[in-house]
This record gives sequence, C-alpha cells and structure tokens, in this order.
Amino acid sequence: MCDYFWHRMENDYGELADIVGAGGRSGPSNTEFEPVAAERRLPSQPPVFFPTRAEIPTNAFGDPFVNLRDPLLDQFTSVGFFDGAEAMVAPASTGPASSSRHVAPKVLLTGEQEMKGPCNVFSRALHQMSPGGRMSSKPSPLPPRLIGPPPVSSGSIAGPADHGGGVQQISSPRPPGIKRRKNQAKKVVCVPAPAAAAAGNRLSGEVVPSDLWAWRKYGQKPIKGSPYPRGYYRCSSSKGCSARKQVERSRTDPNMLVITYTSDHNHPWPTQRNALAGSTRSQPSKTATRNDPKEEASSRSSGRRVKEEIGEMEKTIEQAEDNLGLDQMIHPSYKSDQPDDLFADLAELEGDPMSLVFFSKGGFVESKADGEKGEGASDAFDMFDWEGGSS
DNA sequence: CGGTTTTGACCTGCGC
DNA sequence: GCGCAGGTCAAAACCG
Repeated sequence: MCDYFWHRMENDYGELADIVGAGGRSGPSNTEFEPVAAERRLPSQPPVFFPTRAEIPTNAFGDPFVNLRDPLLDQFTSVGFFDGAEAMVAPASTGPASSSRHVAPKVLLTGEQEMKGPCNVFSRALHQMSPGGRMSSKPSPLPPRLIGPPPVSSGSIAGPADHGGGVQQISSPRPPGIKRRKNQAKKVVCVPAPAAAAAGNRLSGEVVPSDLWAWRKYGQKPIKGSPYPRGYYRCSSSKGCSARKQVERSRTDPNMLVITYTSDHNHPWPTQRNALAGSTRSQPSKTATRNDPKEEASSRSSGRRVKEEIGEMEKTIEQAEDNLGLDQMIHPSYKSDQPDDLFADLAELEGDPMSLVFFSKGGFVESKADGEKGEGASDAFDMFDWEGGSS
C-alpha cells in the first residue's frame, strides 16, 4: 500500500489536468482527498535533495527505472521514474497519525527477482541495474548510461534492439480482455493522482506529475471498461521525436494515474523547460467541456490556492536547481512509520544522494478503507508493499 | 507568433 | 471480411 509520490511542480499544470479532472467528475467521490493541506505538504523548507544526474542509472530510454507490476494490466513491466520530478508532496494523511502506516514499496524485478528492504536499499539496487533494465548480478558502481544529456545517436537512443529485444519486457502473460496493439516497448509508471484532482476538481488538477520532457497532448479517448479517458501525449521537445506517453487513471484505484511511455526520445534532454504559450492554461478553453458553473467556480478557487502554495515551493526548488546546475531534481528516499516524522526523516536521508522518494499511502488508504473506499481500490498499492506480503 | 489543448474524424490492429 | 476499440490526425481556439 505504498506509492512513490513524485510530483513535479512546474508551470505546465494542465498536462494531466483533464485526465485527472475527468476522472474526478465521473469517478467515485473521495471526499477525503481534499486539496492539498499546505501545512502538511508544504513545509517552509521543502525536504528536497539533489543528486546529480550522473548518479542515477537509466535504461535505454535514458530514464531511471526498475521493473514493477503494471497496475493496469497486472503484469510486470519496466517502470520508469519521474527522474525529472522536482517537488515532492507528502500525501495528506486523512486519518489519525497513529493509524497511519508508511511502508516502502516492494520492488519487483524482471526475472521474478524481488527486492525487499528500505528505500535506500532500493536506491542502491538502482545503482546495480543495467541500462538494459535487468538486474545485474554484480553490483556496478554506475551504469554506462547516465542521466544528463544523453548521447544522441544518429537514430534513436534506444535503438532497434531495445524494442525488439524486450528491454521493457513483460514477464507475465497479459490477462484476457486486454489486448495490445503492438509488441512495443513500454514502461509504465504509476503515480498517485494529485489529491485535489482526486477530489473531483477539474481545475485543481493542475497539480500534476510531470517529467523532464516536454509533452504535447494530441488526443484523448474514452477507454472501454474504464470510466476514465486516456490522454495521448507526444514529445514536443524535438520535431521527429517518436516518444509518446499515455495517461489514464488506474481502474483499480482512481486515485492513481497510470502513465505509459512508448518509444524513445531521439534527442537530448531539453535544456529548458517548455513553459511556452498554451502550456499553462489556467482555465479550460472555450472548446473544453464545461462543468457545472458552481463546481467550476469552486474548483477554480481551490485550484488557485493549491497553485499559490506550489508557487512558493517552486521558487525554493528552482533556486536549488540553479545552485546545483540541474535542470531537474531527483527526490530523496523516505520511509517512516510516523507520517508526522516525514520531513524529519527526509532530513536524515540527506546524506544518501541516491535515495528516492517513496511516500507510503498506507495510512490514508487504510483510513479510506474504513470509510467509503473499498479494499479493492488499493490493489495497486498492495503490489508495491514491502512488508504487507500482499503482492 | 508560436506554442498549447480540444475534439471529431479517420486510421489501424485485433478478435470473431 | 467485419466490427470494435484504441491510436492518431488536424482544424479551431486558446494563451503568453
């Protein structure tokens, strides 16, 4: 019942807003997922640490990753991380702290390997991952491919072998009823939907996870069997880049976003974020689907609040980025049994630059289970549970 | 002006 | 071959 919670707080708030918002409107209501509680989520000193990109191993896509179970398809697959994630936001604990439980994720590796232990162990495991995505039997100091401007090959970075060779392999058969169009390299990332958006606020869905690359939305489709639409994005950093991603809410847990990356980038990391016109829509366009005016007004209000809070955090983060010469930041690791110790624990982890953030959602998932949220809704989290043994 | 999102239409893979 | 569903295109509108 754990999730990693890397939220990049930048200006492209609208990227996933529609996926999130659409789900919030049509999905089950989760009233406990109120807009971000600023005092809990946004400490005066954001607990962020800044490993250099050279310290993060990457796969053939140039992204850090491990293999996790695809929560949508119930399969193991290579999972990329939001290496471009910047700000992190602690999940709002809706239940009493004493009943909360923070658990580090279980990392499921290709080849039935599993790795248990604290997040720091996980981060070390990342060190040992080969760029091809398989767990190396021998620890290696650093993978050949490093984060940072990746080498640009004449063709794609990954190369043909990466697609055909099953780098992003799936180790279990696809369940019936879910078909896949092509045997295409994919990596799936499961992240919590922003809390405010999960509450059904379309406009407050601006608080969205993002990554280093610049994406342009080119389509959205309703998916059969799912109440949530799927958004289609392609890389807009470079013309001719075939990298794409799909974003949709998890069917098993509407509070989770499932982001599927396909193809690879054929260009270096963008040195500058796309904060261009049109990318920061604060309100839906005239052609956008309109909500109930009341709902919309309320959403706008809460969305504004969240955005203001994010703005403060963003300043600190960007300042840190400048100091370190980074385009983006990587999150630290976190594991705690007491959610209130969150930021204190983060401070203790500062010495480990390879640590990655894993915010457990266990506490409030449990509290939700006591309420209107069914147990089944946390399936996606169970898969990542270190200690629950529920996977 | 150059970027974005939205959205209906069209294309295409897959199962029957 | 047909139909369905997912994926993509492209025009229109929006945004800074």
